[in-house]
Amino acid sequence: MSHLPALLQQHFPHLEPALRDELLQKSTHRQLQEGEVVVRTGQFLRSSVLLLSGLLKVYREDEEGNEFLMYFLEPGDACALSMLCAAREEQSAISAQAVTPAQVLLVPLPVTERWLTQYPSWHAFVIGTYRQRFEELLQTLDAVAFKSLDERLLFYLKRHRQVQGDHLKLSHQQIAQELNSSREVISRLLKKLEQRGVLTLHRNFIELHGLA
Amino acid sequence: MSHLPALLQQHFPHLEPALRDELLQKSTHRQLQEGEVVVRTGQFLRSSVLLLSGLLKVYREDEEGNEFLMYFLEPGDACALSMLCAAREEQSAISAQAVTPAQVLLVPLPVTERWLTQYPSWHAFVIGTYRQRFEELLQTLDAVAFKSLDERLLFYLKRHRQVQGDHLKLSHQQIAQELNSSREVISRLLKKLEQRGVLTLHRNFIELHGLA
DNA sequence: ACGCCTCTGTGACAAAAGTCACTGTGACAG
DNA sequence: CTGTCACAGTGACTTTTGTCACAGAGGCGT
Repeated sequence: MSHLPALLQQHFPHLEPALRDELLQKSTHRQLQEGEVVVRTGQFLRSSVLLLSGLLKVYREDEEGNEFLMYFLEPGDACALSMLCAAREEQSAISAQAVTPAQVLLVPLPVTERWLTQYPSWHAFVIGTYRQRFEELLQTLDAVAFKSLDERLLFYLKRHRQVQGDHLKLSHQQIAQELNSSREVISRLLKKLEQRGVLTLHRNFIELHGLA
Repeated sequence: MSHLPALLQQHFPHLEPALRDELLQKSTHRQLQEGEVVVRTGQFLRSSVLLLSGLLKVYREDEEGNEFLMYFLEPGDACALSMLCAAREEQSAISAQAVTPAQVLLVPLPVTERWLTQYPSWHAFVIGTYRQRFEELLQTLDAVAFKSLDERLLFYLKRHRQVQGDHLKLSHQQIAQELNSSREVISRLLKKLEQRGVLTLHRNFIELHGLA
């Protein structure tokens, strides 16, 4: 993986060089296939997860297998939960799955702990990560609490567009799952949106047009 | 306020003595009346909030005045959001209101920033606070996303009991607001719970009995 | 070509939640 | 005592969402 240093520099420019060097030494690199699950609900975490390339989705699952999307992680992001849980070696409350092939660095918990005091840039990074995730979670919560399903669907599509562009490779079934609804309902709502000219439906993908 | 040091020692025993001393010097003390709003949506925060006595509720409001309860803060807690927002002097996304008369300490942002590197116990406290709030928020999210209103009502009552005991001074209207529902619906559900023997309804308060 | 499977569309119905309209009732001020 | 007001209860109805049943359409292996 000769290009790791380049990826690091590209996506984590705010980390001081010495830290980046140590990051390479102390962490393990892992290649994820599309659809692979990195963090699973109930799992014990012993590492922080840094994303180098690709796209991860972070979601919540309950006992009965219902799930819903919390947010996406892009290169340069880290999983806030993995840091928080890691901080006490507790069970994860969430799951993370690779949406595209992805590369992650796994940094053992004790190392990240030490970095907090040793590298100011690491400390700032961690705080920034918490903040960002907290806010995204609040947005999700807002949507679920205040909005009707059709608004939530729009919100969902916009989020996807932000990270994937106007050509979304999604089945109605997947969408229903991530919004914790049912396929038929999503089908109907999508149909309405198509009639309004917001998008075009195809088999297994959706083309977005005039989405505000 | 001669008993401030005692309150601090009682509720923040994990902070090292030197830090507690500095806390007393650098922060301002504020007495809150029941119902008073400490942090308002959209407000700029320049201090972290530490709770010494009383009870605060933290909730989210949207544009149309809908709201819902996120979690409670008890003595010894701090508002995670106030720390995160403060860290960048940004606008608050939430509101906090005193449920009972309460006392808080307001610590100016730059001071808390310095403490992070200066006092290990402060750093641990901040991390712990984030973690705890994140988890409570996740629970709230779970409830809203996966549960039906009657289950959420139970969850809501349990939360209240945790901090207020079995005698809840609440009108149906208030409950409806905090669950972002309507009074009539809450009335009906409460009635059902009363029939099941879980609680007894009175004017302006509710008495809990066999709540699991 | 054929069967098989997944994805999609749709009508009919059921359940949950919200809304409207109205009644009753306790508390309290004057 | 009485008028007023916030709180509480309830029936009837609407809207939203979920469920069931089924049909067509595309892709894919054999």
